[in-house]
Parts: sequence; structure tokens; C-alpha cells
Amino acid sequence: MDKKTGENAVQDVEVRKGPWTMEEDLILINYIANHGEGVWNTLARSAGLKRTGKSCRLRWLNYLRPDVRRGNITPEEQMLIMELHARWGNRWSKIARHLPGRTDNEIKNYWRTRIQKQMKQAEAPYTTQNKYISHGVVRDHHHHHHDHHHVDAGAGASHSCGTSDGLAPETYSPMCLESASTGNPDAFQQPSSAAAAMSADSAEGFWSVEDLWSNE
DNA sequence: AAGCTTAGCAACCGCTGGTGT
DNA sequence: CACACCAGCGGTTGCTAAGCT
Repeated sequence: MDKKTGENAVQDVEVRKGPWTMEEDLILINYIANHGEGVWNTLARSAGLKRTGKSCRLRWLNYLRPDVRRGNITPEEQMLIMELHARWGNRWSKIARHLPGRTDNEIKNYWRTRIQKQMKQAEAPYTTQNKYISHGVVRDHHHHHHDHHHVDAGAGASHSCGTSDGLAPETYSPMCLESASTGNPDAFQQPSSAAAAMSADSAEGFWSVEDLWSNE
């Protein structure tokens, strides 16, 4: 009767779901800063987070990662997304690899909420055949060999963390410390330049809430 | 001014392929 | 060889904010 796959061990650890809190973010950030990422289930447990490894991974990759870039898709990026989507269909992660700092999730959301809508309105009444819709595109069969698990970041060295935007309201975005994205984005072991952003009491590489979210 | 609808986004879910035991 | 575990992908949902009537 127990199929506890380690991740779902609902025995004594109740698993949290839903939106992440600042505290949880901090725990995750600090843990990864000190121990590195990987083996997410173990990480979740060791860090003391009552989350699944999956959830931690997602949170980190899509949101907390220093080199992640959110909001304000530029027109150039939009063009690229449309182009790549026309070529590959819904291969979001593949597309994302060509947009430094962007995640598959964000591109997917962007596509669905904006581009798809735009096209629907533009393509309009007459055309019965949407030349753009992904249905017929490269849907060979369900194969996605995830080539690598790092985006080829490092190319986009100039991520200004979305602060230089005049557009989005910008939800709370913790990682607005200029990350050393030009190194190895994966490791993040020693937040060298980020360490500069830390205030005094974070001597041993522990970031406090004030360091990340300056609540005005 | 209040209620209702729509848009946007963060996060979850199920599934797949790869790898180690 | 079979089984178990892990990482990753893409689809989908649920919640909140914004816009509209």
C-alpha cells in the first residue's frame, strides 16, 4: 500500500505546496549557495524545506537562480521566440536555450498569454488554416532528449535583473544582486560578486532577508 | 462603488528517458 | 534484466491583479 517514492513520503513530513514564502526562498538560496544544487529530493530534506525536490528545483531554476531574467520580453526576444516556435513547435526548453536567462516556463507563459492571442486576433476571421499553430509542426513522437541541463547561459552577461525596465510592475524579485553570471552559472558555489552585495553580518555566505528583499 | 470578467503568472501534475543498483 | 530513483519536459490549473460594465 505504500508507494513512497521518496519524494512523496507523506508519512511524517507534511509536504508544503503553493506559493513560496520569502523564508523558504532564503533557505533554498542559502543552502544552494553553500552546498550547490543537485539531488533535489535530498537537498529539500537536508535544507529542512518541507517541499518536494521537484518544487525546489522548479523554484530555483525558474525564479531564484542568479542568472534568471524575468519579465519584459524585448521585441527582439519575441521575434526570436516566434521564429523558433515556428521551427520547433512547443519545445519550450529548447527554445529557452536560445534566450539567455529565460526559462522554458516563462517563454511558455509568454507564448500562451500574449503571442498566441495576438496571432489569433491578427489572423482573424477569414483564414481557416492557421499557418502558425504548432499542431502540425515537428511533433514526431514524444521525444525530448534533454541535451543538457544547463542553458547555454554565460553568453548573456548583461542581465540587469529587470530593474532597468520601464514596463512591468515587477513582483518581488529577490535576486537583484548582480550575479557573476559570466562564470559558471551552475555552480554558484561562491557568490563572489554577490558576496559584495551582502551586508556585513552575512559573513559566512548567509543571506538575510534584508540582503535580498529590501522592504521599503 | 461594487461586482464581474479577463489576463498573467507561478506552481503543480503526469509522463518520459536516462542512469545506477 | 528488472527495478527504483532522478532530472527534466510540456500541459494545465489556481490564484491574484487589472480592466470593464
